[in-house]
Amino acid sequence: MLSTFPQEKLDPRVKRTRSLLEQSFMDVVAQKGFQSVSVQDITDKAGVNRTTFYAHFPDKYALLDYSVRQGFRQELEKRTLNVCTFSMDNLRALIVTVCEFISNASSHCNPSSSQFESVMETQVKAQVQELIQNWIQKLGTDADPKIAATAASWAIYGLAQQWSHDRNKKRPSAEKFADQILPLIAGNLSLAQPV
Amino acid sequence: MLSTFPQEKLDPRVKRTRSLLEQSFMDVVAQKGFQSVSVQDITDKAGVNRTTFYAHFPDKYALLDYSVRQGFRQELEKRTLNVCTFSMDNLRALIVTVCEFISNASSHCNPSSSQFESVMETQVKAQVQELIQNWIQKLGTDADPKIAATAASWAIYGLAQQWSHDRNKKRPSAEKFADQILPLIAGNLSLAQPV
DNA sequence: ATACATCTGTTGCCTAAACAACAGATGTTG
DNA sequence: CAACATCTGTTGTTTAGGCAACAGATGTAT
Repeated sequence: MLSTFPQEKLDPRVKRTRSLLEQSFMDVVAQKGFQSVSVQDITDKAGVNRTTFYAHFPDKYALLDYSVRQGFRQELEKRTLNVCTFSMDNLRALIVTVCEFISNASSHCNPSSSQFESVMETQVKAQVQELIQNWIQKLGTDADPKIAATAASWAIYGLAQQWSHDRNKKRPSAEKFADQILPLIAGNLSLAQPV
Repeated sequence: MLSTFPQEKLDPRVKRTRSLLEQSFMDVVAQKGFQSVSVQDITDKAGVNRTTFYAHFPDKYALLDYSVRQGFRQELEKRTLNVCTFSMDNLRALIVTVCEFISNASSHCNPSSSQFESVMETQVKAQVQELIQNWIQKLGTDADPKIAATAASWAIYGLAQQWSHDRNKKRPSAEKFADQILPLIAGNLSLAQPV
C-alpha cells in the first residue's frame, strides 16, 4: 500500500481519543458555533477528560485544524485518490471532492466564521497540492512539480469556493462544473515551465 | 433519582471499553453466529486489546450475559420503567417491552442458538421480577411481593415468547397482545397470598 | 468596583489499557 | 499420526487516560 498519507501505526487509545474528540467537536460546533464552544463542551460530549484534550491539542484551534485535515483526508480516501496515479478522471474526481467538501462544510457549520474558512483553505489547499505534486513526479514529465502543483491547487480551491458561494439557480452540479474547468486545470499541470 | 438499577459511577474508560465490546459483540454475532465467534473477532472489531477483554469478562459467555442484561436494561430506561411506580399503563408498557425485546433479538441474531435463548430468558425474567417486586413493595398491599413477582415474571416471559414464536398472519401487535393478557397478569399481582 | 462564575492551561498521582510473550488446548489437513 | 494453525487464558511491563487541584484570565451581573 503506497499512500500519499502513510498513517503511522498509532496506539489504539490515541486513535480512539482523537476520533472521539473530532466527532464531538463537529457536533458541538454545528450546534453552538465555533467561537462560543469551550474545551469543556468538547470533552464532555466526547466522554473524555479535559486534561486528555491538552495531551493531544494545544487548544481548540489546533483541533479545528486537525478535524478539517482529517475530514478532507477521509474524503480523498473514500475515492481512493490517495492511492492512485494521475489521470483526467482522477483529476476530475479531485475537483468534485473539493467542491463538495467546501459546500458541505459551509452549509453544515453554523455560523461559518472567517476563522473556519481560513483553516479550510489552508488545509485543503495543502493536501491538494501534495497530491498533485505526487502525481506529476510519478509522471516524469518535464514540468516543474512544485510550480504546477501550487498553481493547480490554488486554482482548484479558488474556483471551488466561487462555485460553492454561487447562489444562482443555474449553478451547475459539482460534476458539470468539474468538467467545465478540467481543461484549464490540466493546462496548469502540463504547461508549468521547469526552473 | 431513585432507580431500580443504580449504576455506580464508573471510570469513563471502563464504560467506554464495555460499550465498545458490547457493540462489537452484537455486530459480529449477528454476522457469524455466537458459537463460531472468537474473543479475537470481538476485540478486533471493537478496537480493543484482547487482554483488555479478559480484564472485564472471564469469557464470551459472560459478555453474552452482560450484553443481554444491558440491552434489556436500556429498553426499560428508554420507557422510564426503571423509575416509576405500579400502574396498569406501566405494566402494559413492561409487557410490550418484553415482547419486542424477544422479537428483535431472535430476528436480529443469526442463528439464535439455545445458548442465546437461555441467557435471554434468565436475564430478562430476573429483571422483570426485580422490577415488579419493587412495584408491589412500594404499593404496600398484603400480597407477597416475591411470590407475585415470580409468578408474573414467568407468565409474562412465557407469553411473550409464545407470542414472538407465533408465525400466524393473524398474530396481534405487541400492544394488542399486551392488552389481551393484561388482566391475567394483573391478577397474578393482586391475588398472591401472603405466606 | 466587587463579588461570583466560568474557562484556560498545567501539575503529580493513580488506574485502565496496550503490548509482547508464554504454555496449553483445540482443531484441521496431508 | 504428525505438522500446522488458531484460539484461550495468563503474566509483567510500558503508556495513555482519569482525576483533583492549582493559579491566572475572562466575563458578567449586582
